[in-house]
Amino acid sequence: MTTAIDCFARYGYQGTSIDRIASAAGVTKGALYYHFRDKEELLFEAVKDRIAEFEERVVGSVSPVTDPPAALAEIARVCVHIATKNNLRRFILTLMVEALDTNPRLSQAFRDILRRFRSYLAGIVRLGQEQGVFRSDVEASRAAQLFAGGVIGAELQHYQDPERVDLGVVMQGVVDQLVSWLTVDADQLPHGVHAKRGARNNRRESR
Amino acid sequence: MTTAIDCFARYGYQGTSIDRIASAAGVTKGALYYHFRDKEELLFEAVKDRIAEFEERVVGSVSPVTDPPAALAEIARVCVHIATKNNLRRFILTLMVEALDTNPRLSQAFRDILRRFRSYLAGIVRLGQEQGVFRSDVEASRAAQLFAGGVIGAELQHYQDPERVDLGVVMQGVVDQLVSWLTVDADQLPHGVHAKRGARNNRRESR
DNA sequence: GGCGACATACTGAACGTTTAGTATGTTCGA
DNA sequence: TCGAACATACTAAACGTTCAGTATGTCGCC
Repeated sequence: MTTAIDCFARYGYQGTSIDRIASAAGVTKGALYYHFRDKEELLFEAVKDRIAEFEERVVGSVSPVTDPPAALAEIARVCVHIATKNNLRRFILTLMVEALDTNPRLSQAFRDILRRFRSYLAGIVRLGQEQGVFRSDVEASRAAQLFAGGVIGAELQHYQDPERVDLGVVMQGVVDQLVSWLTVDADQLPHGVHAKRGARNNRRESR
Repeated sequence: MTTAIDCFARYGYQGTSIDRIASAAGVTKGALYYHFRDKEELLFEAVKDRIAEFEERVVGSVSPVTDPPAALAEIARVCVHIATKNNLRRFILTLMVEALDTNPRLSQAFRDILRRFRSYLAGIVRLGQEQGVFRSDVEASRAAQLFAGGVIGAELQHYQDPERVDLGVVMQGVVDQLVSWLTVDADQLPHGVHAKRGARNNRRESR
């Protein structure tokens, strides 16, 4: 199964034949069919395995959360680690994109995992807001979407262009940027942001 | 060719058979081979077309740049538009991810386009720094990576979960966050960011 | 105008290869 | 001996590509 995970991560589901997995694992197709009903069952088992690992790694790494900025930084570090030291993130991203219009059931599984991830992140943001560390005029779910998106975008750019995109540095930037944004009060935005400032003030007053 | 673009955007290259394109276009496979040498030539023509369109749309939309924050906001708006009104962004993202380990030549094409995009973004950030609108202690290329990553992450989350992820709102957040980060001076970060503040001060002094 | 020669844009069938899956055979340990 | 865990040989369908043939358009010559 480890071999299947590696092949799916690199070539995707459609691009990975049973023969490829079998020969990479040094067994025959028949042996694979002994263990798995069909190709799709192999895929789903692999996905289940990787999703469980991801959630254990991410959620497990910062529980309980007491310091929200440090927690976000730690999650970013874990993501950098799993993106560079093994293929867990690559697996998830590759198959998530592939599944969008080709496999509704798989797409739903990935939707769920990302929803849980964002929900977990939103919890951290909310804790920061309760502690007064983060400002309260931002919806926690929006901040979570930004963070999750930043993580995904950083990883994809790194996979695509490892020479130019240092994942650790970009991911640190993702955290810095979000934490900075969540800790800046609208009153303290520097002068020179003309239209921006006006828009922000309007938002405050409507609350 | 329009049909091929649509199929590639949704199902990827491997997941799109010549038969599928042919029947979707209402012609035979032979007719496709009359026009294109092979499946891969069709792919490359499609990619060339979409890349040209993307660059025209994005770069063309905010030239010349005089107001960097507004330019970034406009680029985000253009990305939202093309991501929701046609399949251009979907095409690029789907094939970019698929090409990572399956097609080195195509992967290079996508690396190039993303490098150009980031380079363009970095130019806007640098202009903002020269104008004194953006702070100068951030490398423009890093800011560009963050913005590009934010855009990609927002789009992917939206494609995956359109119910929960409003692309316009998240993309606006991407811009707000980056502009806010680029316009906050380290001295003006609010109190209460203990470890963070220390780290930032050290960085200033080493300069 | 008509016709032959040629070009263009297809068609349906055929080709060779690859795919996921299946049927049957083999080996080894309990 | 039996059954788990394979291996081998095979199948039907799908894949990308090619082929011979067809329909239509264009051009130049008589």
